[in-house]
Amino acid sequence: MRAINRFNVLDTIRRAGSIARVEISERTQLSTTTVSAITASLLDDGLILARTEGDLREAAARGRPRVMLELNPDAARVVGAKIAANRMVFVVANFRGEVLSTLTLALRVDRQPISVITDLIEDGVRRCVVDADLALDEIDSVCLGLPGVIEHRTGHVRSSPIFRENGVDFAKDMSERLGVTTIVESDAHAITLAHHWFGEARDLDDMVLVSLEQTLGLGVLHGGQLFRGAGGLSHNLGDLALGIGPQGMIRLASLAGESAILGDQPNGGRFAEAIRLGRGMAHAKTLIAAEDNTLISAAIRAGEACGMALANIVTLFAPPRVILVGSSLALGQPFLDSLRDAYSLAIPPSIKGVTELVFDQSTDETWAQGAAVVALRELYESPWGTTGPAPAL
Amino acid sequence: MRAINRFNVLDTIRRAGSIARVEISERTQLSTTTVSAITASLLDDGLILARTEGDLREAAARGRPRVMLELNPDAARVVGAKIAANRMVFVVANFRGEVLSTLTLALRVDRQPISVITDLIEDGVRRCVVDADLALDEIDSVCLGLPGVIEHRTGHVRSSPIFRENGVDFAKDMSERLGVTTIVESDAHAITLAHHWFGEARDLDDMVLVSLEQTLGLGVLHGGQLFRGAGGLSHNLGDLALGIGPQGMIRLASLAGESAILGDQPNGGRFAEAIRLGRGMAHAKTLIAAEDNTLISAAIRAGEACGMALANIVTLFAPPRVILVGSSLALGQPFLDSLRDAYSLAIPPSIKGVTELVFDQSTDETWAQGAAVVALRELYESPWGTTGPAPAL
DNA sequence: ATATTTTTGACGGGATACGAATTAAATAGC
DNA sequence: GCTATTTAATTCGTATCCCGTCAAAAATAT
Repeated sequence: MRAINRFNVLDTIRRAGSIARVEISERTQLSTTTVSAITASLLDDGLILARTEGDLREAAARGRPRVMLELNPDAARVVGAKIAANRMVFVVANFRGEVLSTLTLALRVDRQPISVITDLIEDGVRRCVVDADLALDEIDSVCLGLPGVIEHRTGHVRSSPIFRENGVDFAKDMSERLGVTTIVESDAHAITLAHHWFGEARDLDDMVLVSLEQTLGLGVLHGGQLFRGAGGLSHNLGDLALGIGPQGMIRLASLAGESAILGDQPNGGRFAEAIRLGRGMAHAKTLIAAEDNTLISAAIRAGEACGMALANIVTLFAPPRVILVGSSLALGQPFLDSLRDAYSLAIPPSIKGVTELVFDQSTDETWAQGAAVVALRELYESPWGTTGPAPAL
Repeated sequence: MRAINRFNVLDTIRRAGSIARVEISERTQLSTTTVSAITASLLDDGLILARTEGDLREAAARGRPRVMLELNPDAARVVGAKIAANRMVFVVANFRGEVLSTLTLALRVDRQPISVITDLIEDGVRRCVVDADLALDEIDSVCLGLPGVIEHRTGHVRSSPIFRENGVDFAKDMSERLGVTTIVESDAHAITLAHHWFGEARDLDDMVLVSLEQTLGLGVLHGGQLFRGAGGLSHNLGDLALGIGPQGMIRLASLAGESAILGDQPNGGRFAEAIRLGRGMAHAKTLIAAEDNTLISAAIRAGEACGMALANIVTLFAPPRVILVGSSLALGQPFLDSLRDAYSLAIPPSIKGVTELVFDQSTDETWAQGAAVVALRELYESPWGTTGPAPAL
């Protein structure tokens, strides 16, 4: 009970950035008395800070000035990471989710043995923490966002393009290696929360995000919570079946996945090199601008498939907004136009106008920040210090 | 707080059917004291009854015998209805959800003006209530389950094969006509709750149900609650886009909807007559048994489309169980086999084994009972009498 | 008839939330 | 410069709710 209200108050403060107690009371529907008690306890635990200046009401403010409350940035620190097949991005974030340091490692990790990958991740985490002038034992938790089908609750990776193996108990492995609580989450879920906290969905508690990267991911926010399948599974849109072709099931990934669009490039070529470095899509865009017909038609095919899948997702979830993110957006007009066209063709008339499409080209850092948000959200909900008064010393 | 616990206790009693206070305490994790207080208040409000006999422990039960508690069937009465294009089924149910009377009206209502339809529904409700030896003012609420895209929260029918018009404010219309609170819900959601309360999902709080009728509906149960799209929208699977054909978008309904399977039958023929009376699928089954090739291939096509759509839904929701219901199941082997084959082909390997398929041929009465459950659930959650001690008289 | 076992009910303690009143800190007006 | 006014935050008292402990009730076993 108190825990719920505590979380609500804390989250209200986070959303507002800086807010007075009165306004918290208005927004949470809690009495000012209760808000006072809870904020006192939060101040006591060092999770929030009071600032006397900064009362932003109309300049002519009579009465006792408000004391603005805000998250104490130093209350906790987390590491978030986006692990992709050809790059890893790490961030250290403070309690507010602000990025303290960033580290990008541009290297291919897929098809490596798992021990190599965990080595690289451990290294990246440690280096990023050092870059932030911190030690690892000052980090409260780590969250790794990776593509594929992730069981967040158990920390199992059921399948991921990163690993050769299936069913890796990844959270446990990394927790032991780092000596820090490590959470595993789908990269799509991470970027979904990043948008909820900082991006295009700050104003919404219900929305859907589709990520178009090497794999195609989905994040569904429902009542401010990530909608996880029963068992905490993440979704993998790339596995969606589109129809039966000559070589069996045609899945979305085989039309709209990164590798499907970019195609098999001759080894050693400039394009292949760009792909290896994670700049494949940007390179593809310049090729498309130069009217590379193979690429253009691949982009159009991918856009059509995505647009239709998107319409189906909207049919199922009917969110007020869908955010599209991911490297494939960099393909530019041919892809986006065909996606939009296919979407408006495929969207059923009965829910036309319900959903707004937003395209967002976030940087990899934002994804990693999203992973940090996943870690922070768990911290927010966990019991801090004592609920009641501090024990006498 | 108390409201939550009250609801939990009431729901525990409902699930158990008949249960002693001690066991409620075990299941809800509430202390026996609290359970006693809550059950006393529930008894006071007449929502539950105590029964001295019926202690079902081991025969040699020493000690004070348990007093079994159960829902008071007469605490409330609701009407549930399934409104389909060619039939209406009404039930009156008591507080336990047990059916007191049933009424089936076999008549085509689609394409009728809305006032005719509302007239017929009003008539059906009234007759069914009379059949249960009740008067309309003894009914606490009414829930109408209909196909299409329904906004439960507002009571708007965005689109339905029943109505010519879109955007009908149906709940308000019917509430005014009947003088009883009337709720509108998707028929698929209704049958989903029916299975949760009485059917194949009694043991589960997470599951997905797919209804294959004139339209194709979806019900997602998540944490014991219906998952409604943002805005309380229901889902319409028939609108799912499968691909682009010569005449525009091919939707699931055009392959697997009832009319798509049964085809255009010559007017006045026996088959057309059977369809009109809501026996189309049963008739089709006998024709299939007689090796009617047109129908068999239609059934196979429909099964394939459904199987693939089903796999996609499982990919998105990953429920432990999927229940398939609806008239199309009556088509028999050709349909079911092709559905199962397409499903296992389309289900991604990474989540194979997560989901169990269950086929269930419920009667129309069950659907109407599900609508009654929707109404009852809202009653359960509404405040009954006083929370605290009864005011002195 | 008595002891035993099991369930139910009653009383006090601790925690929480809210309303009313109080204190605090600033501005507006004279 | 002093007082009145206004708004914010806190304190205090009250009601609610939950739990733990203990006693009463209701059956069976001896």
